[in-house]
Amino acid sequence: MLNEDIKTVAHDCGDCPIRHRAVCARCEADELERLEEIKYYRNFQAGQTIIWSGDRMDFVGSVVSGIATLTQTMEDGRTQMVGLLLPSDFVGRPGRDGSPYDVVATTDMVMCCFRKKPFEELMADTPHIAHRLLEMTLDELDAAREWMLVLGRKTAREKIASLLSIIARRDATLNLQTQQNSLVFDLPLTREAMADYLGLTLETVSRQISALKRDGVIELEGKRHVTVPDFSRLLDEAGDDSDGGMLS
Amino acid sequence: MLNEDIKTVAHDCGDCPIRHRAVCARCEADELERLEEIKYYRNFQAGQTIIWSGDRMDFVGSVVSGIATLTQTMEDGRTQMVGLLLPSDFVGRPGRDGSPYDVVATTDMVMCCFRKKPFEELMADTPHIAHRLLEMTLDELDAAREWMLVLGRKTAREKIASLLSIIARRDATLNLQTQQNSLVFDLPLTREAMADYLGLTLETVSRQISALKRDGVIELEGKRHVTVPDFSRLLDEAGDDSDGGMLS
DNA sequence: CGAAGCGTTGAGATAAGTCAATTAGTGTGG
DNA sequence: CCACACTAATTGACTTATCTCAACGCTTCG
Repeated sequence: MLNEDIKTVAHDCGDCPIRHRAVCARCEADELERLEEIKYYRNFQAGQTIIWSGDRMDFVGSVVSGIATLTQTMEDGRTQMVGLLLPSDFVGRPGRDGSPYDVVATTDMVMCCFRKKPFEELMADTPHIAHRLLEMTLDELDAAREWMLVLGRKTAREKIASLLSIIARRDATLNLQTQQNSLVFDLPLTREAMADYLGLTLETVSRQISALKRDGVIELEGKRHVTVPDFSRLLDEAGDDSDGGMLS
Repeated sequence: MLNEDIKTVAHDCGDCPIRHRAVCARCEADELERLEEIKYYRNFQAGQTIIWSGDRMDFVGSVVSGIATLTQTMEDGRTQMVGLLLPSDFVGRPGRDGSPYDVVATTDMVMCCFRKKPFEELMADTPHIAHRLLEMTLDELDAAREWMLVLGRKTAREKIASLLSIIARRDATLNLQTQQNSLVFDLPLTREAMADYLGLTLETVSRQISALKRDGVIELEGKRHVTVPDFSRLLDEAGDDSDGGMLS
């Protein structure tokens, strides 16, 4: 335990691809050691539900790779996606037993999990974790509020453009493959999932994507592969001001 | 209407009406002392803008009395309310210069402000403040996400019912005046502000309120004074499951 | 009184939803 | 290898909830 205790599948925090962005980003070496003691990895398959709304959770954790969604569902089946979890995002809420949302893997995923109780104790001891978690939570709150504007006030076309620009922006920061001005990425969501994110029907999503394609705002290859020839044009369609600082 | 005219002479934290709910709720006596050194009170009039979106903020603080709204506005004027600030709620974001939202007082307000720089230093020292702020931020995030469901998936009638039940619930916890099963409160928002909260037009808000009144879900005296004869009926109209635990 | 702010109500327009048919891609098994 | 089933996505025709535009009523206030 003192030495390099290499677990079967376990990665070393030093090599972790999300080391600098996740909840552990600010940890010192000794704090990382304590985290390593309570961490374990879990794999999920695309489509698998990670946490059911209302269920007791005995862990919290970080998304290492893959994508998950947070959704809320009404009794009659209407569902609203309330968050998209990308690599480095945090799952779970210290200090509360259950999740108010379903958490579902939309792609194959790897999560770095921490047993909840020890994690909470660790949080009380080490300000770096709590501080980073506060920072991340404030960011998520801002994102949620920005999404409220999308849901409450934007047209279907603007909603689609907003979603595409968010995905494009994320992909650009993760994969760093901007060629000139044009962006290329794969949609990680089905039309139905997009509809649930945007508060639309899947038919409307499909129609608006076709319209954006027809108008040359995007190019489609197959159903999922998207090229954005002019990102500022897309932002324009989203109703956001100028380029949002991304091309700077 | 008010029996006690709250003149905000309460400059001592010990007497503070929000002492047990605000960001300072968990503070020990010595921490409170340090807070008192950097705090000051500010009054705002109904309608006054407290912070403009994008402006530099040199303070953070707590709502002591009154109500404020957080709103986002698009270039063409469409606006979406993204939060409602009630007594004990926290304003501002440590670690960031500007607010992404307009913060506007909808009633006369008193705020307990802290100079931002010293507050941030204090936060680094005293885990109780940071911990409480994390807790409050997580609550706000949950509330924002619940609101995303309202904005994305509920009908106009359900939206109105949702808003009324939130206001009713808040009023019940603040004023503790539940008479049997029926709740009475005043709407703190104009029809237009409600529309901005709900992603509707003010005409639709007006029509749906009239409809709920016609159907006996609510009773109206004047434009603002609301009686809810049967709270579970209201929750039913909101599309939420049963009583949400409030009458327990 | 007249103006201004807030709210209600009506009539018609429209964006998005619903229902339904069709296509395309993918995997399965005889 | 071809039918078959199955899912994701597209597209069309029609319906509808909500918006838009407009008129009007009620208070408040100078």
